[in-house]
Amino acid sequence: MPELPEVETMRRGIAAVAGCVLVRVHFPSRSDVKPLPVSPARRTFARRVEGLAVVAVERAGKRVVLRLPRDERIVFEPRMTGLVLLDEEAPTQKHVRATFELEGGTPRRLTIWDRRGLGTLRLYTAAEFAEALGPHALGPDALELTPDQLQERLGASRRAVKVALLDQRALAGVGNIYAVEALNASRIDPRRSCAGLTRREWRALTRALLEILTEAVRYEGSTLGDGTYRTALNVDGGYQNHHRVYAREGLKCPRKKCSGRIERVVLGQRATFFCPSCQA
DNA sequence: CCCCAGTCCTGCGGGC
DNA sequence: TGCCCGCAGGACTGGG
Repeated sequence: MPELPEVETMRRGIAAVAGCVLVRVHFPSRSDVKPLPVSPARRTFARRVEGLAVVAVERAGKRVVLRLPRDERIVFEPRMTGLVLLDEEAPTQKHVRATFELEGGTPRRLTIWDRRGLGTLRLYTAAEFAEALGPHALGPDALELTPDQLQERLGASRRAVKVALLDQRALAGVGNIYAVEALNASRIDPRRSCAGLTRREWRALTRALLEILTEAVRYEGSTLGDGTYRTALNVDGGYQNHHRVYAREGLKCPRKKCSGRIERVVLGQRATFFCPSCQA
């Protein structure tokens, strides 16, 4: 499930699209899969972007952003199973959702693939982008977050800290995997109320987020058992081999000198993993 | 403000 | 072997 490290890996993988002209956009449609939500509608989307050069490839939280002239933006939000591929064959033809033919650079084709089709593809004007993904909608990027910012934004909340970390208005980019990994690394019980965390714990949590997300970017993200997530060059990520608690229910806590076993609970309707022995 | 359930969607695995 | 059902969950919505 693409979170910050996976989406950042996608962004880097398609960085060479910057400078290319979007010559043609194609939305395959077939009767056996529902179309990916695209806004504005496909014909309008294609008419408005065809012929434009991509100014830059950026990321907004868990979304990949192609910046266009006049600060218009194409925003792809992969959600659960979305991918971008650069001059690579898609895992299945069936789930190819959009292709952009490119000219003026090395890459020739950008493909958007999504097995489950929960992702979205949007074209925003500068004003629409500011409204939908500006600072009031999206908190500071988790890679640039300071302890002060995190505590200021969540410190008064009575929500469970694990649930609060997923709030994209508070901080952008963290999802289920990296929230539970960071809480384990900072030895904080995910069920605890934000309001009960000490300044020291906010600092440890912020540092853990930064370290884990940075490391996960270095490994090009996490490819889970379903094998869905791949980089733009069609290879698996590697950080799944470094998960310490995520999806490891019943296994021994990896911390040295801790004899606890990892438990699974549901918080905010999401699977949450932690070691009850060393996360207090 | 916060919480919860439901929605979107497809593939997979368990149960029978 | 095959069918049904539940589950996975990021973001959003509507009701309490």
